[in-house]
Amino acid sequence: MSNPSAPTRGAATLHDVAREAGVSLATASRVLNGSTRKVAESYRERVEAAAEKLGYTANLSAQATARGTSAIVALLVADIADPYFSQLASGVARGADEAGLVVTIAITERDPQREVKLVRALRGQRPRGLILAASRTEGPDAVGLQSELDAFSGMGGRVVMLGPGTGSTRSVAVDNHGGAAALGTELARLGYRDAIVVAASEGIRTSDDRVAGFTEGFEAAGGKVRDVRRAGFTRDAGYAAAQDLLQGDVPGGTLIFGISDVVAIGAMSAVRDAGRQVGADIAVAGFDDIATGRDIRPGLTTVRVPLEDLGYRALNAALEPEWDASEPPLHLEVVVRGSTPPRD
Amino acid sequence: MSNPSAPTRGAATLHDVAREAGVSLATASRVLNGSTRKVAESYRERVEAAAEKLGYTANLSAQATARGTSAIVALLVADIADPYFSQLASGVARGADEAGLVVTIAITERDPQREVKLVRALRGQRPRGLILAASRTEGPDAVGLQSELDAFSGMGGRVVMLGPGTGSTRSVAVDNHGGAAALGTELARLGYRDAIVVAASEGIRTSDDRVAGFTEGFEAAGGKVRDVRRAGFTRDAGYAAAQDLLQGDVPGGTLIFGISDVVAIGAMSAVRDAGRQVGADIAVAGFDDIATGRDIRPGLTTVRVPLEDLGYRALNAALEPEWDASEPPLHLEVVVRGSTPPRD
DNA sequence: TTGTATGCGTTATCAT
DNA sequence: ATGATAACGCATACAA
Repeated sequence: MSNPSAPTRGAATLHDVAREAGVSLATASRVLNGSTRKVAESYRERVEAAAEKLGYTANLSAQATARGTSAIVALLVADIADPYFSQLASGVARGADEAGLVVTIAITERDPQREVKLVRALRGQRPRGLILAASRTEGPDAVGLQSELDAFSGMGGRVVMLGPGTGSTRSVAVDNHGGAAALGTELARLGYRDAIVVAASEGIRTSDDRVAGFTEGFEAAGGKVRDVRRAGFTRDAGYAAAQDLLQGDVPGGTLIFGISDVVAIGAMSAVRDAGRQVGADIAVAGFDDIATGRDIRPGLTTVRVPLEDLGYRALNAALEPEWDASEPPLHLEVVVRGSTPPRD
Repeated sequence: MSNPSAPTRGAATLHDVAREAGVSLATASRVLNGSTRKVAESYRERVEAAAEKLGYTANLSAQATARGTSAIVALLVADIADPYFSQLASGVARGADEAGLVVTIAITERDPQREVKLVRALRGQRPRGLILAASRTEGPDAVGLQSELDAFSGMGGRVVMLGPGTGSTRSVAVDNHGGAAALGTELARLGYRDAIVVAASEGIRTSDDRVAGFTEGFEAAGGKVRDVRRAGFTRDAGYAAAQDLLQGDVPGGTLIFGISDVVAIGAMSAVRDAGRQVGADIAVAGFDDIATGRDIRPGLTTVRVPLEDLGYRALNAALEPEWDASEPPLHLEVVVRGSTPPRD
C-alpha cells in the first residue's frame, strides 16, 4: 500500500503536499507557514494531513531565498571547549530557540586572520545576526575584520560584539574595569599587599581593562602590583606563566590575579605543582566565575560574570530592530572564596 | 566616487558581479565556484575583481536550493555548557571546518520530546549530516525520534549517533563497558572492596553499560558494588546523590563511582561539604576525563575518552559515502589519580 | 478564499 | 569557451 505520490528519493516538497492534498501550491504554503491569510478549515485539514503523511518539512534554504531573509544567527567564538565560551554559547542557543532561530557556530581558534575568513564564510548564510565573542578591536587585522563586518551590516545583518563595541556596532558590554577594580579593592581590604597579574598580550581590550581596573582598585586600597606577565587566555598559558613566575622568588602572601578563571585555574595548578600551597601561601584570584570554580579546592575567588545571560542578551541585541545603546550593564559581583583567605 | 552598479541595499548578487564584469551570469558562476570548466584568464580576472570590489559572497541558501545539497552539518547535544559536549562539539567543528562545512547546533536539554522537535526543525536545513550525542535509544519517545531520523535518512541525509547506534544508522561507539570494567578491575587491584555507583536513570545505554562494566570488573577482582543510586548526568545530580548517600552510614574506604566526570566532580564536592575527605577517606572515580579533572585536587581517577577525537570521527562518519561499521574503536585508558589512592 | 504566475540567487543543461 | 535559459523549492502580488 505504498503511496504513489510519495517521493521515493529526496524530501517531500511543498509541491508534493499540495498535490497530495489536491490544492494549489499557494494554499499549501499558506497553511504550512505562519501566513496571516485565512484558508478554509477543510482545506487546512487536508493540507496538514498530507504534510504529516509525507513527513514534510519546509526547505529552509528555499524559504530563505524566497523570503530574502534567513532564520539563522551565527556565533563566532575562540574555542567552544573553553567553559567561558560554552556557557556563553548556551545562552545564545537558548535565546535563538525562543526566537525560532537556528544557530550556526564557528571557531576562530583565536586567530584574527581566521576570524576574518569565517565572517566572510558565515556571511554567505545571510544570517539575521552575527555575534562575535572575543575578537580584538585593535591590531593589524582589525581593519580587515571591520570591513567584513561593514559588508555584513550593509546587507542588512546585525552585528553584536561581546565586550566593547567598535563605533556604532551593537554590543553587550561587561564592566571589566569596574569589576576588576572592585576585586582589587576587596583583596587589598583582605590584607593583600603584593600582586602579580597574569594577563593576555597587550591590545586585547578585555585583558587590558581587567589589568587596569584591578591595578587601580588594588593600589588605591594600599596594594602594589609588582608585575604583569603576558600569557594568554588559556589554562595552559596560565600554568606556564605561573610556573615561570615561581622559578623566581615569590614571597608567601603574594596574590596572583589571573585575567580569567581559566588562566587562574592553570596558575593554581602550577602553584601546587611547585610545591606551594594555594591560599595561605600563594593566593589566587580569577575573573568570570565559570562553573568549575565551585568544585576546585580551595574555591576560586573571582568576579561573577553572568555568562549565560550575556549570551542571551547578545542574541536579543541582534534581533531588536532598534538598538538601545543605553541598556543597563550586566551586574558584576565579587565572589570571595578560599583561594584568597583573609590575611590580617 | 560611488559605484553606480553597487547595490545600496542588500548584498551583492552574482548578477551584480556579472554585470560589473561585463560577462554572463554563467561565466561569473563558473569562476566564482569550484567548477571544473575552464574560463579565459582575462574573464576570470575581471570577474574576480568585480567580486572583490562588490564584496560578493555567494548566497549559500540559493546555492543550496539550486544544487540540491547544503554545506551544513547539524549537531544535537544535551547541553553545550557541559564540558563533555563542548569538547565533543570542538572536534565536530574542527572536522567541519576542514571539510568546508558549517555546523549548526541545537540543545536538547535532555528532553526527548524536544529532541524529536529539534531533529524535525534541523531537517528543514537539509543538512548533509546529523550528529546526535546522548540520545536515548529506548523508551516511549525513541520511536518518534527514529521515524524522524528515518525521514532524514530517506531524504539523503546521514545520521551519526554517538554511542551505540540503532540498527543500521552510523555510529561511532565508545567501549563504555570495557572501559568501565578496566576501571573496576584496577580499583579493586588498588585495594578497594566496597563501591557505590552514582548513575543516570535506567534505560540510558551509556549509563547502563558503564554500570554493568564497572560492576563486572570490580566484582570479578574481588570487590562488591553495594548500591547503585539513580541521579542523572549533571554535576548537581551527582552532588545531590552523594549528599543523600552520606546522610547514611558510609564507611571510610568506600569508593564512589560517578557515571561521568561531571557527576563524579559533583560527588566530590558533596563529600567535602559533608566533612569527609576525598581520597584517603572516601574515594571517587569518574569517566570521560574532561579537562577539569586535571585541575581539581585530588586529581580525579577516570577513564579517558578522547572526546575531541570522538567528535571529529563522528563528523567524518557523516561524510563518508560508505559506512564501514568495522572502524577501530576509540582507545580508552584508565587514568589513576589522587582521588583513589592505593589502599593496601 | 483560492489559484496563477512571477521572482528569489544559483546551478547546470543546452546551444552557440 | 561563452551565453541564454530552464530548473531548484518556496513566497507572494495579483487575478479570479
